[in-house]
Amino acid sequence: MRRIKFSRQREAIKELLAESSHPTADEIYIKVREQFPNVSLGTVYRNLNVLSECGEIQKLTFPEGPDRFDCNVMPHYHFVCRSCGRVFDLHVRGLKLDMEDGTDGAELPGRIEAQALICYGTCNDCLADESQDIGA
Amino acid sequence: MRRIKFSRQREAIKELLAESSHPTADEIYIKVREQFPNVSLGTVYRNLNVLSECGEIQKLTFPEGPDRFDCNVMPHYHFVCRSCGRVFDLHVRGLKLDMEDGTDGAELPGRIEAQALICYGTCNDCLADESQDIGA
DNA sequence: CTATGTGCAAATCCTTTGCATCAAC
DNA sequence: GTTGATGCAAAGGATTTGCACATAG
Repeated sequence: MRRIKFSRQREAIKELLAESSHPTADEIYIKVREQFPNVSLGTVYRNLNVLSECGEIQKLTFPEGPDRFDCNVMPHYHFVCRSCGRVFDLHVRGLKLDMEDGTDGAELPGRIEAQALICYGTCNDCLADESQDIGA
Repeated sequence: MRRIKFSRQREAIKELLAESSHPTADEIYIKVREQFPNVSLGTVYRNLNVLSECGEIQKLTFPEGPDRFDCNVMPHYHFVCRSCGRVFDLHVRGLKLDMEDGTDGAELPGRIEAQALICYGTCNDCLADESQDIGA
């Protein structure tokens, strides 16, 4: 196991993560620079990787655009608005897989240890905008 | 709507896709080159994008490694083995989201139009190898 | 003092794109 | 002949890495 020392930069990154919602590495970089003008993007990436390897944060991968990071490490799922691109948390207690054969997992290719679910759609704000446009 | 002409390369890509399982663009490129030694990787990517935009194939994004492509366009989900890296189809009829508040969607951030689920774990082959190693 | 962290820049990986030419229609 | 497709090479975005120096323990 690797030993980890304290670093001011890493602390700043953790704090920023706690107060922002699913930021990208670059968004974090821009914010950390306010406190550490000479911080490098490499340092941000390295720390995000360290933190996600320790399980302190979660790395989220989306089909479009760069990875995002989440200080919520509880298993939870995400909703991406195709219209505005924002990412929301889904407050889902659990997922039930309804297996095709009804045998409840006998047909699984292996032992499932983790799950990532992304739902795509239109967020409530964009839905409201749409209906306004139609009304106008 | 964009007009699409026939192309031998695209046909070859479709055939290869039909007979392989979740290949990456590069894996397809290597195989297409057997038929078209001068084909370029750019052509492979362009065709994969055309096909996925037409809905003839599906593009799959994973947190590790390059995108993969799937000729199965029915909504279905995937299992990734963390040990060997292989990707399997999950034969799931449907997903039930068990909402935290029990209000069945009232708390959703928007209208869900599509879902991508990736399960991570250890595939049956790797599980078998593990228990063999322990036994030895 | 030793090991880890940092800043910087270069490198890497995956994917897209500009452009001249070629093929489909 | 017009438009879309190709091959090639260069560009692009995101992320990682090598290295010399700084800092925590």
